[in-house]
Amino acid sequence: MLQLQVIRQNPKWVKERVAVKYFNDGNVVDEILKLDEQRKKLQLEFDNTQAKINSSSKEIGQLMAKGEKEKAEALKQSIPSLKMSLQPISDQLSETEKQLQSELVKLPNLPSEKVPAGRTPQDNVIIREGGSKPSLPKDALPHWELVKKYDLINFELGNKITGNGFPVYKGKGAKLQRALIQYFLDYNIRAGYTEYLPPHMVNETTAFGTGQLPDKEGQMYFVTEDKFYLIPTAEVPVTNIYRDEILKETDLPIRMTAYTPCFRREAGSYGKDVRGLNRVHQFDKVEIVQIVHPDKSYDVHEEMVSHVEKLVQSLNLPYRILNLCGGDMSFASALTYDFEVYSAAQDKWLEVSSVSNFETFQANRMKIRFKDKAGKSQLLHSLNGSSLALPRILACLLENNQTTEGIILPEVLSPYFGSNKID
RNA sequence: GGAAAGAUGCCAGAGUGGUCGAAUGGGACGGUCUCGAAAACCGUUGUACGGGCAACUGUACCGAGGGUUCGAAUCCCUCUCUUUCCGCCA
Repeated sequence: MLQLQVIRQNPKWVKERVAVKYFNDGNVVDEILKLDEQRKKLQLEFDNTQAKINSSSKEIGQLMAKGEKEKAEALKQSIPSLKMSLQPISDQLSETEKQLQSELVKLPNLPSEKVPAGRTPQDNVIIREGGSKPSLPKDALPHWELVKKYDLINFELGNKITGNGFPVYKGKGAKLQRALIQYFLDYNIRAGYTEYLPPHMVNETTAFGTGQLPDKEGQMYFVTEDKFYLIPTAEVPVTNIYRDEILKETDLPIRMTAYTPCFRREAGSYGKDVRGLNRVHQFDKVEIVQIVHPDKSYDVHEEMVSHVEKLVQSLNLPYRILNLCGGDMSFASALTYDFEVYSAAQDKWLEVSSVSNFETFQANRMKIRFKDKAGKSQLLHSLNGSSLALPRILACLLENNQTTEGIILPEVLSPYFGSNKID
């Protein structure tokens, strides 16, 4: 949610910036300004009338205390007419506030100046590439064949137990999953992140805080009986840890990491891109979240990108980093860099991490603030990134490292997996 | 699932109709003292939205929403959540 103040100060600029995200409903901005004016006017009226009632009430109290009953009674007579005039103002005021709020949540975050123009994934800009693509033998298999060959994942069993998109990991497949999670967490902790293990279901307020609600209900699983949402990412519960907090500048930066399963309905996405591990409804991910001083967030974004990059490098996977164009960014983000790794047997780039700066967009919803040197409270900036999402990493590890002797895993995993080979 | 109690400021906790935005204690911050620290003492310690060049000032907020009243943290109704006990259970 954008700050009203920002919209007020420069509505023209706001319209220009949201247009970069192909949000072209300029009426929303005008509507917000109109409702804001209306609200201020109504509030002034309300405050003034209420002030009169309050001071009269106080006076009545004092008169009663002195025993001047008649004067008090006379004063009472003046109240009903004031209350009568107050009622419609108060109704209009709350109605206007409601409308204003519902318009405000429609506006996406403003993309930063670093965001490239463009509408589709083809317009994303490659920041840099690393690693080298392996040359695989002619009979190289895609990961969905490899997991069968080595009995690592059973997709059909998942269908039986739950449904499509809920893979069952087995034996070395399960252990590798566990090894990756542990390796990623340790790597993040070593860099100064504090580990959390948050709930996997959240309430409505929490889902609103990070921007999943309103409008994105359809993408989350919902437990109707208790009104809980299954988390689509650890970002949701973890960022909300600091909801409604006013931090001290010395508390900053806040750095958190968490492993959680992620649940996504992925309604409407079918076809060839969903094969195997490319797109599933439940997957594991290790997330990093930072809450930082507004002056620092872009440096921190760079730092997080480089943190993730080194992690990907340590797995010897060919990767590239994309600066997402306006049309491909998420609603809440101001700047997003995606990491893709190259899946050799599929000859395809797969997204494995997304590192975003939300500036004050989430903080404004969650009221995450700090006291600045002047003693004023200011919104903080929030950022998050995957470090890393597992399924596609696994797909690439299997495909890119297949040999006639089995799958040779990167050395860094040996301490966690207990071996460097799957055969 | 059954029963009971409760929800007040950063925390603990008082307050059951009138200068209550809220006692008191703790914490935090600033100061005095000290070579420095501790202790002691003094002081400061809300959030949001308005009005005003400013000093300052208005309104709302004691879990949420409604109601009674000239006036509500305090009374009434509804909801949500928390704690404890019982039941069930990894």
